[in-house]
Amino acid sequence: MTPGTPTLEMVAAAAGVSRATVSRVVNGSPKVSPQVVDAVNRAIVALNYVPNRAARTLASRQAMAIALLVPEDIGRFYADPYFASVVKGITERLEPTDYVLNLLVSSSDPRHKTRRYLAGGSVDGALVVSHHAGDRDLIELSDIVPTVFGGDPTTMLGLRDRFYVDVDNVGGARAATRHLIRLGRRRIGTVTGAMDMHAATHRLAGWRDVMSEAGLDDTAVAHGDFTSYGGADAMRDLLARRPDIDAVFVANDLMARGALITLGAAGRRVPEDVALIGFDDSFAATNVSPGLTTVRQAADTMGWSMADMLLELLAGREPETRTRILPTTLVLRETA
Amino acid sequence: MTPGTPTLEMVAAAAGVSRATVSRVVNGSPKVSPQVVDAVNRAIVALNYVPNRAARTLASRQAMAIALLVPEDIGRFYADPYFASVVKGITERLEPTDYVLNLLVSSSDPRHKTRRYLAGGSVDGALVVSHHAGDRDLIELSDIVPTVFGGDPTTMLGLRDRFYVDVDNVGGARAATRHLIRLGRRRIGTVTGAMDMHAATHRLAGWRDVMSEAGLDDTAVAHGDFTSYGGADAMRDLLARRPDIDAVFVANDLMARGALITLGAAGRRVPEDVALIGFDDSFAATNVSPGLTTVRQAADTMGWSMADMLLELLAGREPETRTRILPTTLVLRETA
DNA sequence: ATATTCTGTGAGAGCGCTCTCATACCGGTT
DNA sequence: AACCGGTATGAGAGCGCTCTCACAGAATAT
Repeated sequence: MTPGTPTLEMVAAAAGVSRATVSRVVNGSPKVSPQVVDAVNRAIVALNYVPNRAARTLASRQAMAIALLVPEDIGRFYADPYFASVVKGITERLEPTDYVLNLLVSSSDPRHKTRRYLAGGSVDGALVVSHHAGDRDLIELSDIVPTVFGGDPTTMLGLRDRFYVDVDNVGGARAATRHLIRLGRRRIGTVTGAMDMHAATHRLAGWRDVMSEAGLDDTAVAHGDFTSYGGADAMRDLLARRPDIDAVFVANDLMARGALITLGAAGRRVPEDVALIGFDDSFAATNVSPGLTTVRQAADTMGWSMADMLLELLAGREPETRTRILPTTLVLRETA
Repeated sequence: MTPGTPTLEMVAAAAGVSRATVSRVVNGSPKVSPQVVDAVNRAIVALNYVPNRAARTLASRQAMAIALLVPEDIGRFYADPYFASVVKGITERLEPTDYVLNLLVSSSDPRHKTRRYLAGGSVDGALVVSHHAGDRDLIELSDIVPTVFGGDPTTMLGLRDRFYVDVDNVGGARAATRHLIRLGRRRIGTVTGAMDMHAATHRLAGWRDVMSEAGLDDTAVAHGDFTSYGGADAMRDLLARRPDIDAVFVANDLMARGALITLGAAGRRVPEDVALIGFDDSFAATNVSPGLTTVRQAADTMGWSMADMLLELLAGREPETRTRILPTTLVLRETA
């Protein structure tokens, strides 16, 4: 706000009306006579007036802003195309509204900055993506303003009665595993994600379900961390322990890519020797050869839905359900 | 700001001092007696007081926020690991400060929302990444608040005397091309990025420089758009026009990946038949086999420097230079 | 004609903070 | 004892907006 910026007051003077009337026009109140609306709008254009956000927020107690909380190592967050899509969905939902998005990548410190930000009335609500099991302070944070989680917060945070959007991780993992069995594979392993994240545990559970239902050995499990390198390492581990493995369900595409490299280095052909299925259908699944068979989740829809749900809450409407679960589909490419 | 939230006034009452004194303590003014500081801090803790941001902004005319302008198709922006790194660098620089980052992904509409946001005093400064030739309105926007560009805005926008951080695109391209020549290649083509972006033109210029200096044919040029698919298409085009090509400098890693797939499909071995060099050393260069030889630019440093420069401006200090150029290094892997 | 309801507009009191300026009080000079 | 400069504190005027309430004047009902 550089000095000289026009204010409501100045517009009012220019249009020959009161401040209140200009405010009404700016906010689209219906009870202003057409001529006055016209005069005011002319003055607004003439002065190039733009309402001051801080003043508005202060007076109306509405920030018209939403925080995106990323309780995650920032490098990892940005490296994963999945998150990119979620953010994309969020921005797309917010685009036609007056809300703006504030990025809060949480400090490793006890999130003082974040807490101050939320409690300071800078935002009306928050969106949480990528939460982990030790994120106890998220519990506190989610009490400060209306919050929608991306992914089930009950599993890892023990938070009940929260609003969240999730994908059908269990169902997706089941479908992938069933597909591998249908292909005739029997010695099927899995590479999990970071086990402090709900998506990892849910996907593992889906795999395990199907394996035991089919009467197959469900102990060929190696733990990864959702990164490509972690996937490569876990695959190596799995291969060492179960050299006769003939298929692997990997909990995300990034790790599947790492696994692919490990398998190649070990001289295993994919899918002839070992079939591989990833999860996400992110950018990491396409544009790589061989094309990765994977479980598609609509990450941008996830972001979109989260924002949509929060908008409902902020509008004072109670969403129909506190939970939205998005479907997954198996996308067949070359690796399985 | 739910009702019942403690205010400065309430803290003052609790501590038995005036509002002004509490304000001094909160803002770390040195001229408050130690006992009073203590009493006030106790009251702050007792009431769980957090200053209201809007009120602060209104009174001090400082938003303590920075806008990140992304004048780009949002999908493309997020799909490129390069941008992810830039954003990462920005958040890292901002982390220890009191500034927060506001994400403004520009609408396709004439950016009314963005303009209102900047002019509304919501932010103290702006960072622009990924600008294009046609972005005339950025010129206007960058006049509203102090702005630092990521990448030279003179080339595409004709903006002089702006603050910007860029990488040595020309130098990087030259190094890559020289390396190909050193390898004994002579029929060297290039796949450019989107020609409405400065990075694309600069990298092409670097390639062309070296080619003509070496007396080689510099007409094997195909235009891509910085996406993987675009790279694949451009490579196909190049191959059709110049079947005897023995090396390609591709203007970013994403396109190089696409080119790699095209080359594979055409039965060319990399690097035996065709050597390939990308640009960025992003996530798209590693974790793919064969490993991509590429020009490394420190994208996170770029983001960091942009934020750093803006912070200087906001502190009222004139940065030593209006321009910071970051170096590039050639990273040798398998494709060249 | 008078009473009643509407409808558009203005006055003015905040929202929670910052910051200038005035003031009370201190010890030290002369 | 009167004076001074220095320092910690308080009073109070905004910052630019929203929103309630009161109030003219027109429209409607009695």
